[in-house]
Amino acid sequence: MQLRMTNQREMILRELRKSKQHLTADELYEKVKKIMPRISLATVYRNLEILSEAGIIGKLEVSGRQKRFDYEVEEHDHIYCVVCHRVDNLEIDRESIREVGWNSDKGYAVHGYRLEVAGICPECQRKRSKKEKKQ
Amino acid sequence: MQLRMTNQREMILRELRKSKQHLTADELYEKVKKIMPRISLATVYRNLEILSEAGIIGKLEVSGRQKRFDYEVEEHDHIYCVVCHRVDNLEIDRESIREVGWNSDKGYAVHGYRLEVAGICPECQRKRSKKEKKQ
DNA sequence: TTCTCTGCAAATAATTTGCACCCAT
DNA sequence: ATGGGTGCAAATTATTTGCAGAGAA
Repeated sequence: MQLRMTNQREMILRELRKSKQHLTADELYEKVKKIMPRISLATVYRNLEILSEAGIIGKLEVSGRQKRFDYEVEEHDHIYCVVCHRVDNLEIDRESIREVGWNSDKGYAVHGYRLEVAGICPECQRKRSKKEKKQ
Repeated sequence: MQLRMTNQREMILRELRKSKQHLTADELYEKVKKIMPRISLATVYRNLEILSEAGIIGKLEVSGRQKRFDYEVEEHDHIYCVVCHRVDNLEIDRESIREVGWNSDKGYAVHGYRLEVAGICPECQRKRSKKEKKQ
């Protein structure tokens, strides 16, 4: 099965890269729809799946929430906001994490690992302190 | 709002603890249904949510998949099987991970972090090599 | 008695799939 | 022309919610 570069696929890829963010399928759908109004959400889902399968984009499955897709393919870790669910990249030395290591891998054949940091993003902190003043 | 210990709640808690596994709501539903055939799945969901809210059990949101609930409350990390989605505990020194640290937290107020290791569990490795022999 | 909890069914949210037509190669 | 891709609607999966009656405290 070889990939074809359709207009839809090209546009989805372009918008994701242009955004430099970690977008969900429907966020991306809203963006692309402005340019191709007749595109369907299913097409966005299908393409994101195919593109990440092909290693052209990354797929993020953070904290049991909606999937997000990543313009950046290289393996890296993330920090996310528990309030607004925004996701940012984490610059962390993955090597040193591996060195710290885990012993009891329970006989698993380890494929990879990832560190996920949770917190409140600057914007939500600001909103929150504003609300507290009001009280 | 104070909690009441109903039969349903007690049974859900007992079965989760008895299993010593990381079960999903419907896995637990199947177990409890054998004892209380009229229990509803919604009750299981509601109770798992309430119990984890109360800190009596743990909630796991691993890799964008179905939520799993944890008999063990203390904070710890997990390893999961990419084939069968089974989850096991990881004995790892969380302190040393934190020490390795991350620099660029992008202004987030950090709440916590977790390490998630992916791999293939012993059982699925066995099944897989059996399949390969057949070919 | 009071107020939380339950069962049931319906609603929601995110994602996937079947199908007939379309279009990139 | 061929087989992957698209739009649309319907199906699925996981989870949540409204409501009237049940049962812990």
